[in-house]
Amino acid sequence: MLDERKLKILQAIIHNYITCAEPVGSRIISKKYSLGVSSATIRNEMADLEDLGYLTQPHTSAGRVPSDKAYRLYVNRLLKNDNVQFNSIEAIKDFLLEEIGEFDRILQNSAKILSKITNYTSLAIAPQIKESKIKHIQLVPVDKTKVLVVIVTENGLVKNTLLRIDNNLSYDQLNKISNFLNSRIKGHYISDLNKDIEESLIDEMFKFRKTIKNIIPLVNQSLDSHKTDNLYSDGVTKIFDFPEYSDIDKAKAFISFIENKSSVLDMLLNTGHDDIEIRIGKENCYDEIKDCSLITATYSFKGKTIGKIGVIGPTRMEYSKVISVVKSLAVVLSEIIDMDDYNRYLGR
Amino acid sequence: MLDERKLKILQAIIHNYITCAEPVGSRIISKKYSLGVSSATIRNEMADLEDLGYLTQPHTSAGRVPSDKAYRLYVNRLLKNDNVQFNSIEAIKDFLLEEIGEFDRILQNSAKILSKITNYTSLAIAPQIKESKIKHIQLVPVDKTKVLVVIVTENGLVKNTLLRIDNNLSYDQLNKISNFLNSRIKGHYISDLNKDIEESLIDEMFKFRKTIKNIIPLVNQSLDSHKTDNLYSDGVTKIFDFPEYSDIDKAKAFISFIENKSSVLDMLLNTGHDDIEIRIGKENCYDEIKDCSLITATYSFKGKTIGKIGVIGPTRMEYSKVISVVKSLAVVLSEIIDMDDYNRYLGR
DNA sequence: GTTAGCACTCGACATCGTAGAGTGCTAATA
DNA sequence: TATTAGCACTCTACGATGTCGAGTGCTAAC
Repeated sequence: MLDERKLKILQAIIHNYITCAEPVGSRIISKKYSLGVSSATIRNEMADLEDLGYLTQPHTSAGRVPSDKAYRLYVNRLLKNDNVQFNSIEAIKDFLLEEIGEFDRILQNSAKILSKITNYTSLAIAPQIKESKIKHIQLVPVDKTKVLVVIVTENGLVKNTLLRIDNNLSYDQLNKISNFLNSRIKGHYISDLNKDIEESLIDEMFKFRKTIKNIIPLVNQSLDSHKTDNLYSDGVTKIFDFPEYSDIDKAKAFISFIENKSSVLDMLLNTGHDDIEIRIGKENCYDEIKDCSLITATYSFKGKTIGKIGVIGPTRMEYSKVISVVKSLAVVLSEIIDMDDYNRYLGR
Repeated sequence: MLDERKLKILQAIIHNYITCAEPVGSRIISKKYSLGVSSATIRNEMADLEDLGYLTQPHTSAGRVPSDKAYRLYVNRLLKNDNVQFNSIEAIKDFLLEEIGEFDRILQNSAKILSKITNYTSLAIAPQIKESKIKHIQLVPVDKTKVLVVIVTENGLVKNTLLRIDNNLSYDQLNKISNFLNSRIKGHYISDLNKDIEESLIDEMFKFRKTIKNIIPLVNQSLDSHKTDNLYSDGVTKIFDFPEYSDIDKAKAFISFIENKSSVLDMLLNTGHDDIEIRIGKENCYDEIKDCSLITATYSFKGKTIGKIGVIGPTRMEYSKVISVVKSLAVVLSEIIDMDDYNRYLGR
């Protein structure tokens, strides 16, 4: 459908537009990219490319700008070659491992780095506790009516939620309950739990049955209502660096969108579970970012997808670089989360 | 130094400029505010006010704009009258109490509300753990080399930090250590702790002495390095609503400043410990916000200042409203944090 | 001391003309 | 037949010019 030459010209136009952010004319292409044809020929080809929907013209006497369709073609070709590999990734891995902290903090640092390297806004979703197997659960007394539930998962997440309980329980009593819960819950998902517990309640923990029965649903509920805590972003102000956002209203719309965590979360969760996923311009469901591209990659624990990182910026994006960085960083995150504790400690 | 009439005119100019954001001319004042004198007289007075440094002129044939000095005068008079009281504050208190959660979450909600009511960017600092008395400390096993330290303070803070420890301790052992630490630490500040512990180590907990000795400094260090976690802000994009920030570079500078948590934290901690503190324009030490005003109020636990909330916006700010809201909200936060648990539970 | 009146200043805005970039078409060329 | 040089045409960006109006400062009269 597109012959070799058209493809080359299109690629040149995209390349030029990505770097210069200005409509590209036939003269520029014939001068900067030695394609062996004159500007007139390129002009003709460009007219064809416009007819085919790959280029648009802001106005009659301006150069041409790649359309979403053009970027899509460009990206698909990039992905097919698949020689993406970000070089300094090992250094980043080491850097991430330096910080002692819960996985969420590592993720937060990842977002920071991602934005710093790419110069776009970065996003990251932390793993959902509910989709992780529990390693340890601990009740900590807070006051007469409140208990702090601390949950540690196998993949290194730490989360605490405050719950109201009716009866005033002592530290020792809470410890007993913690012990009991631990014996049942270790290695299971929170959601798997209810029936299992019911059965064993009668023997051992009868006097705490009311409390114990309440805890799991309350924890679930609390985790649900704080979902947006699982989203990190960094480098929102990078958007100001792009001429397409020198319009204050556009900048505002973008930043407001990113600030609205619940819609961003929605958006990210609605992308597929492929290794890498690219949404170009109108492929995004949200109007506010219909001239942005979103590049996401998933990271996983023991082969199971548990979270995502991504980059969002203008459709005129350095796809090649961003794809390689996002992909590599996701791999590194998977590696880190998969490391057994001892190796993680030694940073290898 | 300023006679009654000059004061009235100045007040009128400030009022008009705050609402309209446009340089104020003598005609407007004589028309909109019935001061009983003609525009010519006002003109003369305005020239005097300019000489005195209360007004500036963007250019010869424009109206006049209040200077920082004018706002300072205006605010001082406001504060003297001191009839500030925000009406719907009880409703807000109830709303805040609805959320079951750590104090940090209440604070986060406060920032949200503050920005919503005032239409400016809001800020809030959470209490420092180090300045709060410990109520409970709990070690939770994470993996072979890591322990999670959960700290609950008397004023309802919850914080956890992950530490590396050398030896692999069992759940029971950690519980023993937790018990021991609790017996020493309850009601004390973390920093008060080291010597006290040293002494009693020899008898009871000798075999864990190495671990225990390490924990407190590590906790301290970890708390220090995550100071910016104590800062919340909301409504950064509100800045776009003000014509003085229709210049994209100014908007960028502002948002970047707010995003840079450590300097914002510095700035807030550098304000005094008065009930309410107002920094107008160049009174702010940071260049980036030299045409912003910052209004902060402190909240306290049992009479001791433990945190701050505040609002930042253009110097042309609705001082009267903001002062009353910030002040009232700070009072409410103090009330909430001072409530004993039972009452907090009942929401009164 | 106050005010009406008027000349003056300066930015905002619209109009106009020009320069330059880029196009599409045509006719000549290989 | 595909390519290219040439040229007329289009449209924006930009600077120059002119006008309008808001606002001032000064002066003279009240």
